[in-house]
Amino acid sequence: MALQRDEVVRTALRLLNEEGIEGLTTRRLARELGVQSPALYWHFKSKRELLDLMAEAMLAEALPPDREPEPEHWPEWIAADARAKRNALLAYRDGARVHAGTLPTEEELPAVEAQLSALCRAGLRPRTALRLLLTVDRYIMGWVTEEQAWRQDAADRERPPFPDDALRELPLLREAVDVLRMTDHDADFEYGLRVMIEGFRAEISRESASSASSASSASSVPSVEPAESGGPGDGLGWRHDHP
Amino acid sequence: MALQRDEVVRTALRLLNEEGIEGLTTRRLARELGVQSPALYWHFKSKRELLDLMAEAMLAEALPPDREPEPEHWPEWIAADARAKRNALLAYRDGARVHAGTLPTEEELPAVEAQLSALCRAGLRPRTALRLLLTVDRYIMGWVTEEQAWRQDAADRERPPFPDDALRELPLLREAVDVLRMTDHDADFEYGLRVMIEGFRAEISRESASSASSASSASSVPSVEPAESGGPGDGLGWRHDHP
DNA sequence: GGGCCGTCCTTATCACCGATAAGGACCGGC
DNA sequence: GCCGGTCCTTATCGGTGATAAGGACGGCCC
Repeated sequence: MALQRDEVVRTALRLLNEEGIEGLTTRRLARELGVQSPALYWHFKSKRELLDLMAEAMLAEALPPDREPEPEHWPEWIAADARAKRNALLAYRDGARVHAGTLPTEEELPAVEAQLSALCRAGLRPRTALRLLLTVDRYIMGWVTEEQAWRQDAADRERPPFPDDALRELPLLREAVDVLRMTDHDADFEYGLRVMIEGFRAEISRESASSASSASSASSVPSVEPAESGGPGDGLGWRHDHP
Repeated sequence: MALQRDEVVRTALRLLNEEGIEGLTTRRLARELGVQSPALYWHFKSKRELLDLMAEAMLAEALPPDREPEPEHWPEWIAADARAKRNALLAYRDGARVHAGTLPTEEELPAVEAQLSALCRAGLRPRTALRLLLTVDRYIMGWVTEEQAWRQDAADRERPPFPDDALRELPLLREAVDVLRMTDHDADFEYGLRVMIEGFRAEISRESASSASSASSASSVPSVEPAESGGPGDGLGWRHDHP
């Protein structure tokens, strides 16, 4: 029986977990499949394409199937999806790096549309809804990327990331690093997620409130251009850009 | 005159901007310096070490020098630092990927300590303060990583990321993608940043309000089980961690 | 039956990568 | 005048993603 694309992807994912992304080479993968490495190029036009399919498979197996997101419960499903995505990425070694830079598949687009639609029915403009999704998604990506990087080199190097004597004069940081060392990352991730969603909740009520009165300046902060070179002492410098 | 570590790092950063991280090879860099590639290994024990120094230099040249963060203005300097870091990473092609996985230098630690200290004086427990910094930082990393990845393959492939006919039935997404295509990413980044900080503002007032009545039980956030398979309809699943 | 075409894989090879070994040139100090 | 450290060269290693060219095998059509 000939090799199946699907089988290759599954084997690649297993190999990813065993060897990490550095060990996932075309030769190694081919060996695992009992085949010579150029055979892979009959099934995939490049390694990048294989990685894309791996990323897609990673998310597909952990993300819940299509359900209709209910506008009134958006904080719940935003949070649930965020956890599911983080878990999906964590389920494979270097999962975040494999997924990074991937474009959403066409099959994933309707789900995004449904989410946008629900958020709009909850009172956001489409652009704001997209920003919400983007913000949460990039938080997840950044989080898991660092989490996995940290986990990795905590595994292969035995030396602690910071020698104790470097922290002698820095008590808060010492406590913080202790947290980093032994905290359960789940709780830390949850914390940031919760805070973000609470921020959005406030934002939504403000946006839907202001949409009635329409006069733009809901800004509680003076409008300043984003700091070009980050001059210290700038004001917060953002404006609320709804019309 | 012999090669200087500093000169190598500067040249590497220039080369990074011209060629991207894929084109930054030891041979190419050596050629740029008028030298044979093994000469670099006299100055750096590995390419990883060079990348670490590049990451450090990237941030050093754009981050404001040490200033004392004032507790009462934490939203301002958190936002300013976030913008500065994003700008620093954006200033070099693939800057986020170069920086990813880097541990903070010992010289950077006192600045972090000062930030933690200010946040604590603003009413947070050390662990919460660290979580705030982590949340913002990982948002930045995720954001810039995606931003640069998107920018990159928008450059080398001419085909639009989503063909128009794929979006025919998805009006909100179409509008959203239009946003992605032509929005100024600054404003989108700012939006998420602002929402996060507003969330933290609420969190701080809640935490400091509760700290009066609480006997500092260091009550860590009750570890919420992340949704295993993301069962739809789960509650948010978090509780506010003040008693 | 014989030729042909598409499928799926092999062998051989390319250009390049990070890294190491071994040694040569230069220079100041003893 | 030689020695040791500094900084670099040449040669080479084992590995990478990728391509070219062709062989084996099956089904299909004349």
